[in-house]
Amino acid sequence: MYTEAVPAPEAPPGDGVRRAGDPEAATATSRRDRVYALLREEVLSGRIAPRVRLGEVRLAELFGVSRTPVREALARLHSDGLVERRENGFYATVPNLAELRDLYELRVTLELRGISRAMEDPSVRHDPGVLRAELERWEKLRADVPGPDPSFVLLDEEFHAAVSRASGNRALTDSLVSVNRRIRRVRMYDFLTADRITSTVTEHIGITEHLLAGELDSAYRAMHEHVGASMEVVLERARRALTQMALHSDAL
Amino acid sequence: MYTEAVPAPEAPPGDGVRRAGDPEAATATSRRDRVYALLREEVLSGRIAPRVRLGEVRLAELFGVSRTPVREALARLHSDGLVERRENGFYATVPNLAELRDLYELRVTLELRGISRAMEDPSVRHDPGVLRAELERWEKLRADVPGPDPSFVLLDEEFHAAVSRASGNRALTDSLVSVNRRIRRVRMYDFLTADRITSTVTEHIGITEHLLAGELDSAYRAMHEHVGASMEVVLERARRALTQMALHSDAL
DNA sequence: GGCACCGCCTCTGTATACATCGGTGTGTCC
DNA sequence: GGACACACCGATGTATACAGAGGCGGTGCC
Repeated sequence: MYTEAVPAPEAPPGDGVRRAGDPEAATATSRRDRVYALLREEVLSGRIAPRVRLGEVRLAELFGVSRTPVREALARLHSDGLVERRENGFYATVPNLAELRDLYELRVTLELRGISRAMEDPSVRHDPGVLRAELERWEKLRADVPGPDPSFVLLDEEFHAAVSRASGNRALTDSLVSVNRRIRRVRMYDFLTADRITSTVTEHIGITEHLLAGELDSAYRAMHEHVGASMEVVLERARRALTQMALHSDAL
Repeated sequence: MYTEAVPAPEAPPGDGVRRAGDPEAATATSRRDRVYALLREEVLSGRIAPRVRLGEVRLAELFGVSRTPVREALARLHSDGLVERRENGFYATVPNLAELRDLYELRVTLELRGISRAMEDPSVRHDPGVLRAELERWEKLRADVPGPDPSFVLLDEEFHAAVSRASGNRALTDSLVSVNRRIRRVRMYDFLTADRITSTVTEHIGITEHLLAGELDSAYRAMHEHVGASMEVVLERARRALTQMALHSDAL
């Protein structure tokens, strides 16, 4: 599925963008929204290398629409911080190591706040319905642990979004979701090994159980460790990837 | 035409949107960016009531451009969370009381993290240059305290952005700036009284001095109280405003 | 007199035409 | 042989033309 997603420095000779016909391509919505969704997936999944220029005409032909919806999609992605303007056009944004650290720290801040707000304000209660649904999902996964797969990051994002949502602050959750999207590309590397998958599943269950039991302190610590461990792995891999790139970079 | 578009509670009888020719209207950039900036100001300042429909053609005529730049500006504002899609078009987003509380909590979280990150990681040091510049600004203001003025909120936002920036996490700062923008419209009400202006000036100076002195604990507490006090005032005023509106709302 | 249906009119969604700007390549002149 | 200038090409920025949808009002029928 994501076979070439992990870039050698850049994309294969092809057009670098997946054709239409994929799952989320359901044309129920306007072309603007469809192009936005598709293009966002392309960028987030890493299928578009940051050195690939996102030319309007090319994308328009690729998606089979005119430039108008493409332009609006790019404008929105720009506001989302997922593409950036450089010299003459738009390019996929890929955080460097320092930015990655910053984003991860922001992520931790938001994740932990989702728990600590219930510690400070006793009237705040994590939504047990949401939590129980998550618990069920992850216990199923524990019974049948999936193999290493970068797309596991999507399940992971959903878990963290759900926990945040259960805490009841919509703005907090939206912000977290946005941040997690921006680091998805790199966070995918966190799930290339079986043991990382396994510990993720275990830790998710632990956090959820603590929250359901009202053991906020434990939940907080567990979440802290959980995200911290992830950060360690991801940053280390990113560091190595950058080194590799530096070594192999042909002239740039 | 849109005669009844501007609702009773606010805005002068005019068209509801300021004409071009204002400060930031300098046409150095593209029309897309100009329209985006102008429209954003209109929305953030509260000059556009949430019940005013942001029709493309009307805005295009108003700004003297075609619909194309307007559409892109709206798309960006939508991603920024500053306008929202309702029924048939875009409308200015105005947080309700619950959302406001959520946003304020997010703000507090981000503000405090800007300080606590230096407490946890001794290698993090608040940029003294930035802080000293702020200190100077605010000491000048203390020597000559301005009168009550909603636009004081802009100075306030700049201060908090600067403190966050001094802490060195760009993602954190960007997020904070975005959140503060979204609550600007309501936060303006925080600066309608002389004593709120005065205490704001005093507290800003206090926070900055603590940070410069490396008294992170005190700075943290001061910031906590400072933003907490602001929240109290703003939420209370918002509550009253909503009540007023409910009372005066003609049928709706 | 009221309700239902039909048609207009204006809105957004999309495509395309036009303008402008920057880059690149080539040709010529020094 | 090198450097500069001009022209072409393709890109984005902008405007406008066209299509479909939805609301509103008018009119006719019950």
